[in-house]
Amino acid sequence: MNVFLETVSALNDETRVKLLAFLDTHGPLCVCDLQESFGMIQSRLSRHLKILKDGGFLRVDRCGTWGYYSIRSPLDRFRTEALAEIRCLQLELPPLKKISQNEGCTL
Amino acid sequence: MNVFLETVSALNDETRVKLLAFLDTHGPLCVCDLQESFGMIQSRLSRHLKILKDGGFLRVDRCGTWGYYSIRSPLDRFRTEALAEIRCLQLELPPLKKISQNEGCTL
DNA sequence: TCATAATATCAACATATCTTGATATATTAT
DNA sequence: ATAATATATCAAGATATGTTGATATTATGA
Repeated sequence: MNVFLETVSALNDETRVKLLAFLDTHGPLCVCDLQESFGMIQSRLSRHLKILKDGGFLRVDRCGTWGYYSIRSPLDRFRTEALAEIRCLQLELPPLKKISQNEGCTL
Repeated sequence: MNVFLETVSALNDETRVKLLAFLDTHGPLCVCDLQESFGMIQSRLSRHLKILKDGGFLRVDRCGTWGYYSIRSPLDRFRTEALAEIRCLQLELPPLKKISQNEGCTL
């Protein structure tokens, strides 16, 4: 699949749009944190995060068994504009509930 | 469905991306022209054009039984950026083959 | 080494989207 | 009015995508 369609299809899901908005606000978070906040099972979140990463929106910083996902920077023009649109959406995001207790890593 | 997701899902199909690129270049065309150029059946093109119209990318100017589709102007920032991305794609577009012989309408 | 925790991946099912052929609607010409 | 043309819409099947529970992988600590 070409890059543009991969980018677009990464955006084409409500859960992924909400994940982008959430990570945009609450910075690097691991899957278990998102699991706690979104109340979704781990495999579901892991899959969506992979699609957002492959789509060029997210980066992952590994820290032992944890993987911290955050908005990739810099984004290109199209992805930046998409993120700007997402910021404007009235998304009903869950409250942040961090459970990861990682002293070793500073992200 | 919210506007952003409707916009994104309108872009999330190879045929529609090619239609946008084609109409961007070859200006107002009716379904039968596109049918001739793309070699696709009428109902398929009609459906995709409707999705692009509902997604805010296209306008239609009716002229008797003909409907002339063209890029809507002005587009907002996100749609403009999407179209810019599409212009950069190496799409294998068919050659233009106009069959509509409409003297009455000037578009 | 073994157990535990975090994450990734897989298979099966559910859901959504696309394609096609048939049909409906609308306009024009005879 | 009837026929022909352009387009839109629908139903059915094919394809793609999302969800879930189970399992695999990897890193850490006892």
